[in-house]
Amino acid sequence: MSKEVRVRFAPSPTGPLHIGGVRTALYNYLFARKMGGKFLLRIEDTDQNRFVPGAEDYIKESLEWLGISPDESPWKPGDSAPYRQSERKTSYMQYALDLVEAGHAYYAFDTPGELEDMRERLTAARVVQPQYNSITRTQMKNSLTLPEDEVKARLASGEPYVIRVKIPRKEEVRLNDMIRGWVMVHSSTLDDKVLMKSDGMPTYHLANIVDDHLMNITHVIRGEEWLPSAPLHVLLYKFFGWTDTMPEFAHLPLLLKPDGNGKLSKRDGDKLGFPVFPLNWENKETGEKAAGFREQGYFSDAFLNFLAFLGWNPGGEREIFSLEELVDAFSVERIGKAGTKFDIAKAKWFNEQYLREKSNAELATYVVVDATAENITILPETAEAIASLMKGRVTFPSEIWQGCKFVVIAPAEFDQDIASKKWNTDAVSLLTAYAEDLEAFNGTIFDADTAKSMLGQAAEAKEIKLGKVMQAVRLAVTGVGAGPDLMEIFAILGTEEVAKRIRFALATLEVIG
RNA sequence: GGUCGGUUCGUCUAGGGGUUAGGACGUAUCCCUUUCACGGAUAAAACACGGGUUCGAUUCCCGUACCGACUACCA
Repeated sequence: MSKEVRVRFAPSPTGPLHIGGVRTALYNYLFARKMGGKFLLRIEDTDQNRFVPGAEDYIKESLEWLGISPDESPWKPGDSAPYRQSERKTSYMQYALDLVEAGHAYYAFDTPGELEDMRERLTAARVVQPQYNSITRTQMKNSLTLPEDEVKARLASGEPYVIRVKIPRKEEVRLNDMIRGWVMVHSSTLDDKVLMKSDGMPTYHLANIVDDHLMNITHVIRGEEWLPSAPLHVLLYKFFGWTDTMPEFAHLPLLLKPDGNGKLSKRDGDKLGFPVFPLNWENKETGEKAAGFREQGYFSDAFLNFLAFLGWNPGGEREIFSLEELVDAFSVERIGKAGTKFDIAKAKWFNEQYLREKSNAELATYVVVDATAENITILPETAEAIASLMKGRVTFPSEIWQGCKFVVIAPAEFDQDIASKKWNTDAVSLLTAYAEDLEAFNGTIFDADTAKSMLGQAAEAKEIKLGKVMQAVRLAVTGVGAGPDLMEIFAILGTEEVAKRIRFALATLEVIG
C-alpha cells in the first residue's frame, strides 16, 4: 500500500516569481493531481536579508491566475501548518542539535574574515577545492578542534557561531533521480555546509530536509540547479535516520536564454522584449519593475499550455491541452533531460490558438475595456461584431480594438502611401455613384451581401473592375489599406455612415496622376 | 579549476539497433482572396565528433569536444 503523494513548491519571496519557478509549480501541480495527491506551497523565507514585501502575494496571485493553487499554503493551512519557514523557526535548532549530539554536525566559530583567509591560503597553496571540509576543518575554530570547555565557554558567552554538517571523509553518496537515473557523488567532494546560521535561522539545506520530512513530502520536484546539493540532502536524511521515508527526487531541466547560452534571466526578457514573469511586478521601495505575461495579453490557459511543453511532452502530435488534459497526460518519465531554450514565438502561437477558440462575447469585453480606456463609447453589439471580424487575425485581445477602432472612429486622415497608389479617377467615379446609391437605399436589411451586391452593381454600371478599386474603397471608409472583410465592416457601419465617410474622403483626397 | 548534468532540423521535440529520422513553431514559395491576415499545400532544415560492441549504429558502451548548473552563514 503506497502512501498519499504529497509534493511541494517552495519558492523564496525575494522578488517576482520567475517563469522557471512557475513551471516547477506547474509540474508539481500536475504530478499531484495525476497521482491523486496533494500539492503544497511552502515559503522559504529563512534569509531575512533578502525578504521583499509583496513577493508572497505575487506568488499567490500568479498561481491563482493559472488555476494551479495549492491544496495547502500559508493562506490555506492544512495539517502541516505553518507554511512559512520563518514561522517554523523554533524547530530547526533542535534538529541541528540532535545532529551535533549524534556526531554528524559541529559548532564553528570562524568569522567571515577567517573563512576568507582560509580560502586565500588554500588558493595560494594551489588547493583545487578551497572549502570547509574534512581536511580543512581540522585547522579551523570549531567544536572538533577546540577543547570542550572552551566550546562551552564560547557558547555560554553568546559568541556567534554556526552549526556545520560533518561530511564523512569517504563515502559514496547515490540517489536515483526520477528524470536522470542514478547519480553518484563521492563525499570527499562535498563541503561542510552551514546548517544553522549565526542569526539563528537554518539554511535552505537544513530547513528543506526537516520540513519535507515533517510535512510528509513524498516527491521533490525542483530545478536542476539543486542537483549538486542533492547528495548533501541524501546524507542529511541518513543522519536523521529518515532514509526509509526520504522523498524521491526529480530535477527539472533549466529554462535557457533564447539566444546564446545560460539560464533565462530578467535581462534577456528586457533585451528581447518579452516577459519572463507571469504578472507585472513593481517593487515600490526600489522602483524595480518587471513585465508580466498576463498584462501583455497572454491568456492563462494558453500560457499554461505553453509552459507545460517547455521540457515535457506527452509523445503524441497534439499540442493543445487544457489543464485537465495536461493532468491526464502528465508523467515525470516524459520530462526531458536537456535544458530548454525559451521561444517567445511559440508562446504567441499558443495564444493565437486559444484566442480563436474564445467566444465573441468574451473577446468583446476586452474591446469594451480598451475603448473605454480611450474615452470612447462602444455598443456591446458592435464590440462583438468587431471581435468576430478580428479574432482570426490577432495574437492578443488588445489588438482587436487597436486593429479595428476605425469602425467606431471615422477616419480624419488617410494612409498617404495607399492614397498615392490607389486613389484614381475610377475610384472617385465609383465611390461617388456608390455613395448616391447608399443615400438612396430604402431596403430594410443592409448586410455584407447587400453592401457587396450594391457595390458590384455600381462598378458594373461604371464599367470598372472591382478588384482595381477595392483598396481605394477601403481607404475611403477606414483610412487604412488593410483590415478584415470590408463588406462586413460596411454592414456594421450602416448605409448612412458609409456614405458619410465616402463623401468625406471624396472631399478630402486629391487624385494623383 | 573541481563536482554533477546535458547534446536529434534555427527553436521545442517524437523516435529508437535495420525508418524516405516524424510533428510543431519560425522561414520561403504557391493556392485562396477586395487588402492584410486566417486557412490549405509544398519546400529548405537535424541525429556534435572519434573509437568500440554488432551482420548493421542516430539508438548500447567508452572517450573527446562543446554547453550548462553548482562551487555563500542565498535559495
